[in-house]
Amino acid sequence: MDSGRFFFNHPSSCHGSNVMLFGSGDSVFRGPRSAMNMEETLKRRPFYTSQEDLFNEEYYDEQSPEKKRRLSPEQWLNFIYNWEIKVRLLEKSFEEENKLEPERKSQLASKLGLQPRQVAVWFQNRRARWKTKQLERDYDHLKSAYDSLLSEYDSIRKDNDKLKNEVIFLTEKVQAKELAGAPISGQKSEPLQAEAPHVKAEDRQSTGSGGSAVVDVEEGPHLVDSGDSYFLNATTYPAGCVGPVDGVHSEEDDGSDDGRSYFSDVLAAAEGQNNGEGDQTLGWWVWS
DNA sequence: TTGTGTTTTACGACCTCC
DNA sequence: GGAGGTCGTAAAACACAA
Repeated sequence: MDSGRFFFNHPSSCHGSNVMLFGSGDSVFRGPRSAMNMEETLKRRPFYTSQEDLFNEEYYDEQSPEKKRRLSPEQWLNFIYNWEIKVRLLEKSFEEENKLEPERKSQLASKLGLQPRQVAVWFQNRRARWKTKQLERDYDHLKSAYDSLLSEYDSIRKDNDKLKNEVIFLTEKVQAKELAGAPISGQKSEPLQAEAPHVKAEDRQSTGSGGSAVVDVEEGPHLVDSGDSYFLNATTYPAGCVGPVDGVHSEEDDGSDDGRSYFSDVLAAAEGQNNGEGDQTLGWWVWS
């Protein structure tokens, strides 16, 4: 619960405070500490309360606001209980459905002894808080995905460098052979693979990063027939490094008010790109 | 003690939907 | 046009660091 801090702070921290409480039914209001007069405060912040209020020494009773009255420990406990029940009920209701239909609003208001307007405002603010948290979670997810892709990128790059070195080595080998003795026309040369040093067959066939091939098509002989670089191929290149930023949707845009991420469609698309390529880069994503 | 950041309630402006 | 939504912000209070 967001307001949990109100319940567990030590009451001694408010000794000497000039805060006073104004009770109305089971609502307790924080009294004016500033220049704002009592009426204004009561009108403006009728819902507000805190644990410190609960342990404060005095408050004004609804029936006789001019008289101070000391709350017994039992009364305070009752107040804590009632207030906590209210917030818990609102939270529970919010978890079930974060939008508030008129009927539910009226029910909650009468159940909690609040104005329907207060319930509506509470839900509005609660949605705003939820959205802020959701954005933070989305940011964390995206950052994690970015870091993961960056790491994968580095790995693929290293593989690529390794393969390029292999190409250079083999090219030099072939050239040396040709210089040593001109090959008979039509003679089949030895498989290059057999002479490649320090490179295992698995390395050439698979890098463990979804496949890899020599990128550079301009220098040296090609070991791949297609001539296309897998590395630069958009269908294979891990998605999500840049795209999602441009594709961010607001809550209103995608109607993602159902607990899903604001970036869900973008990430789902990115994940779809990876599917079928044996790459589960975005497998971390879970609906929150 | 003071300044700053955070949390919560509340409101007004504006937008969307029926 | 009204109801209800989001967004931005004010106000109050607290926590915490300097």
